[in-house]
Amino acid sequence: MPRSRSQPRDALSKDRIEEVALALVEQVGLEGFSTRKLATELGCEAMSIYHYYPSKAHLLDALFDRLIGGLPADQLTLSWRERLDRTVFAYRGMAHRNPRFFPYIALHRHNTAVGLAWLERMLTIFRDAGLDSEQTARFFRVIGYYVIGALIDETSGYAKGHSAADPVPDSVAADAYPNVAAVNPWFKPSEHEATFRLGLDALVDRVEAVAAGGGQGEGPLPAEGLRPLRPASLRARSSRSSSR
Amino acid sequence: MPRSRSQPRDALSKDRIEEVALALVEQVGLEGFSTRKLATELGCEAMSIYHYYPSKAHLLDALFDRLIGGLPADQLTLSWRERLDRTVFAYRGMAHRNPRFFPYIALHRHNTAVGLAWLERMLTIFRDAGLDSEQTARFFRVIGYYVIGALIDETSGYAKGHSAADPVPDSVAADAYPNVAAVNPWFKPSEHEATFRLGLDALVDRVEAVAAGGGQGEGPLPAEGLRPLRPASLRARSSRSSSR
DNA sequence: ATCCATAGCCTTACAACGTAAGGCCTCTTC
DNA sequence: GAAGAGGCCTTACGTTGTAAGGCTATGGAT
Repeated sequence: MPRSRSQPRDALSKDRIEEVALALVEQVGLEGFSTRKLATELGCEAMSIYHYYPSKAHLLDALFDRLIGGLPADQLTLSWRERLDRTVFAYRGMAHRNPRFFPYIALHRHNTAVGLAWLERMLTIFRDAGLDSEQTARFFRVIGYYVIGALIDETSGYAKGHSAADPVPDSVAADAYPNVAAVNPWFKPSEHEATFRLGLDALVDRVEAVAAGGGQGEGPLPAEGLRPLRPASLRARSSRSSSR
Repeated sequence: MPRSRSQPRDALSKDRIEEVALALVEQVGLEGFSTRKLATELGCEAMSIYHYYPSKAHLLDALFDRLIGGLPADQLTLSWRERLDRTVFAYRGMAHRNPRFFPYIALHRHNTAVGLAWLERMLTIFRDAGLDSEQTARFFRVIGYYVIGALIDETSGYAKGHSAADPVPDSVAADAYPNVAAVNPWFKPSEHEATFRLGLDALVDRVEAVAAGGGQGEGPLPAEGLRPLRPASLRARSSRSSSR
């Protein structure tokens, strides 16, 4: 019997550590996740984990790679719009399956090999839609922004629910803020997907309009030559600032 | 001389604590921000801060309230589109002035009185655009998602720059991921505002189209009756999932 | 003038954190 | 059998949020 010191657990491995780590994050949240708790869960000591990862940050990056790398492959035979749709919803599914880990994905720059491969794949879809480099860059960013922002909200129900300070009681809220009260039914999780699609469609429609001829999706839009990408409002305005 | 114990600093107050705290967060980041460092900066001991706030979380919420509460008032005489534009850009300016604190704003539910007042104000703009409750709810969410996602990215340059794990060297990245390399010039901070506007305009144009008659901003769009809000794609599809 | 409550700030202490330094087995390879 | 490496652990340090309680100066009540 080579190992009978503590629990009769399996031997350590990157695979097992990462699987258990992801599960633990979902139990205790990102804040509550520590190497010591992970060690307890694994049936080993905290420092044993450092044999496999040089630091906690490296472990978290490995979790990122594992989740992103686990997404299904691009279906190159489909239309770009269908490919984009599937890729976005696969990403969304991953976020929903790991709601408490998702903020880590959303907040950190991931210039790992896996992260770059994922980025490359997304960009290819926009290229295949007929966008040039600038359009690809901007619309990838725009849609990425939207998806990240949406998923942060959709997954935050599982995470830290409320501010630690005194939340305003619901009864007071309803009276003092009528629009908030009126709008509340559409903020429920059951409405998340419909709302998500609404915004995504608006953005992807714009991509389609731009790809179809540089138009903006406004007006009649049947091919009217190559208008510049940026709407007038973009050229006219400069950054606004204000407040404290 | 009532106070000459340590530094000849001013007396403590919520106002001073919060001002110094915001500055410190920008120096050391959210992770590095601790009550002890704040105390040193204030010229007092860590526990003195707890006389003004019951916990660190309460202090952070106060910082949120201070920043949101400091945004300029809505200009009710302007068009809804101009009001929305100014509000969004005022928010963006605040985020850029507090880049390292912004993730806290983006990630937490803020049901404080200030947070709800802000929400109420945003919703009013959508109502004034002519949207009903459902449309207001959904488009507020959609635009909020986009703005939060965009600002997380725009401000993250100042925050934790890279993954702790081995980042792929730029030279390798350029060869292995051609689209990433081609697109890189448009990812620079100098392009942030143009990209931000591109997506925002796409979404607000959709709001305008919907407000003008339930259309989708596609096609000719002159008032063609009240079509249902949701595009066909929304009704036909169910949540997709996949991967590991 | 005295008393006492309160406000304001500090001291001490504890449990939990990431992780550096190094030790102790057990297995592989010669 | 020797040597080395792989795999896991022990101990320890500095940092964190904050509970518990002490000290002092102020201000109102008596």
